[in-house]
Amino acid sequence: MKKPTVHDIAREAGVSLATVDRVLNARPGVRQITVDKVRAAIEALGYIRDTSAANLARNRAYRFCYVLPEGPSAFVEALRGAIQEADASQLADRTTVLTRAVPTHDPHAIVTALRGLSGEDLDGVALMVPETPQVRDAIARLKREGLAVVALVSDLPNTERDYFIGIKSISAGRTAALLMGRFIHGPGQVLVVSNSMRARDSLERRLGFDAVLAADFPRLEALPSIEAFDDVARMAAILDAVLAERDGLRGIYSMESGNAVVLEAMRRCSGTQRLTVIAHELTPATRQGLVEGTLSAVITQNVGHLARSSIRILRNLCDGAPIFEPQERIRIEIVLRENLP
Amino acid sequence: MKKPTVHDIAREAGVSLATVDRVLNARPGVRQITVDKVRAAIEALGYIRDTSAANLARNRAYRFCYVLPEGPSAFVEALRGAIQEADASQLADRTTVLTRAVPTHDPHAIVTALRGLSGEDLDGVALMVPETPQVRDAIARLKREGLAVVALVSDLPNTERDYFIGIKSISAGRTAALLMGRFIHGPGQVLVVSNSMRARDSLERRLGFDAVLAADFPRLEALPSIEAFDDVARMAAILDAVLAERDGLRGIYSMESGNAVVLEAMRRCSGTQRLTVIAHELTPATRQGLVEGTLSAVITQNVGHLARSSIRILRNLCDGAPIFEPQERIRIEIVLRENLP
DNA sequence: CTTGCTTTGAGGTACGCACCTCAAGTACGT
DNA sequence: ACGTACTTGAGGTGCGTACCTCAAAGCAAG
Repeated sequence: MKKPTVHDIAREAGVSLATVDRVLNARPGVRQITVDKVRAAIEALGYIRDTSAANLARNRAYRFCYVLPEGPSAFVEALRGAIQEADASQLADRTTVLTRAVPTHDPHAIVTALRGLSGEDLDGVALMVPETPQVRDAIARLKREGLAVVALVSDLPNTERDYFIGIKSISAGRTAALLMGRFIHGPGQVLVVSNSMRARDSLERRLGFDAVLAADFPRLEALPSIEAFDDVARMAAILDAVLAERDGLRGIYSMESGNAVVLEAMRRCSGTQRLTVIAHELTPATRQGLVEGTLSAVITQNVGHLARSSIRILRNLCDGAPIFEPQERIRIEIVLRENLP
Repeated sequence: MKKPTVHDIAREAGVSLATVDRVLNARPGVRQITVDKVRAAIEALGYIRDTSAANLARNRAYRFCYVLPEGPSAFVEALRGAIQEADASQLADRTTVLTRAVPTHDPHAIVTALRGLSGEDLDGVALMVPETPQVRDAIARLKREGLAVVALVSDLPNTERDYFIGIKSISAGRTAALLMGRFIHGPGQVLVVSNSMRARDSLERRLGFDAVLAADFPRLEALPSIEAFDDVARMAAILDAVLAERDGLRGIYSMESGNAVVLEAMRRCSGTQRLTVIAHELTPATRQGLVEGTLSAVITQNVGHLARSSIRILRNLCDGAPIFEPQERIRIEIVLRENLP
């Protein structure tokens, strides 16, 4: 009734422990007939490899590197904190993670950073970087060196990455539009504040947002994006102007990096309390916005979940173990004042 | 630079391995001075016990029992499935879980079931049962026998349970009201469909719902609860009547067990598409409701998270290990058509 | 038959820890 | 100072697996 061990397999298959071991770890020097015998015994007994014992024996240590955007972003900072927290928790037994910060706007610097990673001293890499041809090549090289590579937050669909951990940007945008449409009563315009930091994600969100708004809420008109390009002062000026001359403005959809600026502009300008504002990513700023009522809703993904998921997935990829999907699916969370975590 | 082991502690403290072991496992027969020396060494070296190796050596097997309500409930069924799924995953190494179904309406039967659990063949228990004096006593006995006891989904605040895994019902109700108020344009009435299955939870949700509706949306009036008492036919009849003579009815707040009945009644009755309906718990029925537009939103908790969290927490409680809170906090999820998982 | 190759067995050590025994040590009260 | 506790050390075994060595066996071709 108890769990079968390698010894049981050996006995059942009529071979020695060494042979079972060779089969289990795909080492050479075993005839196909013998391999099949062992496989059959494993099947028959329902043997499951004891991962913790295996890791103990192997004195395995997973070494992962996270490549994250540098510069001031509340979201990235929260993510970095979550990764460190997960690293410190028991979840990350036999695991060491280091993080590298790269300037997102500088493809050359990113590639230089990726070049610094090697299979020599790493088992896996998690990347939150924009996709460029150079990044594609760098990932191909990492894969050739046998590293596990996952895309984090922002997908790298045309690369050899093993996995993507994050939410679908289009769905996030669609969700925002649905909320916006249902929150706003009557016709009017919606301002979309974008950011250039993760261009493809912004684009996809906008796509999803526009699609739902057009299909389900034709009474609302989505205005052209205000692009921040991380220039805070310029963005504040534009926002002030738009808010001041607002006639039919009813809502603002703020995509991440401009959140704080939007909130400040609203506090500066009177009569904005009737605006429906939806922002991305739960940070101290957006949290406060929800509490004080400036923000109607926040669409977010759980950074803790991202961090833990990525560690588990990287580990399983290294072991060639299957990934337990339902646990790893990152959800598009809607946060209102009343369900703030 | 590598992780310190018991040997390092022994050397650092100037004692033998046996003594370190005695201290680590709180075995008797060590002078306080020596205990302090060992503790200091542990502190100094930053020793962290290798849980998997410890469990391996101890040949530890956790045996947990889940006590869940019997009878047809899509939510409970999903939860039971999630528990079995979690049990089968690698997450539940060295863990066996069994589930018991008890009739929720029969306190006597519940207590009989609880009496059948003993520290002899179990290490922990997860309970999703209503709180009664008899249940309190039964939990006290389980605690005396050294079992870990957690409340699942529905809290047992006045008992000796070690932990509660679930969401705050009041906040869930408040969230529902906030959504309802923002979704409905103009004045009107909101119907609340309750269920008697988990009385305290229903009450608390209602409390939260009414509080937010009164404070933030005085234009909306919450009608007295329709109580189902699990009598489907009777409930359908009442609903049909209310929907037919609706004058100012603008929304329905459905608390779980009546979800399917509410959805069917709406399909029967024409002109209900303008109603804002918010339900609890994501099930096949509510999922379909969202897709087809009958439902505006679903407030739910992730059953997979509940299942995995409870296993981790029970395990840590058995080991006396700290619980990694951010991972275990169950979130109040808002699900719309566009962010269906 | 020999030679050279591949396949298999037997056995050991190690990983980090739990838990046991036995002997020797120390502290305490009388 | 003595007996009677209580403390401590040394060492062993086992958990389930990885990985290594060495020898033996099997096999095929020459």
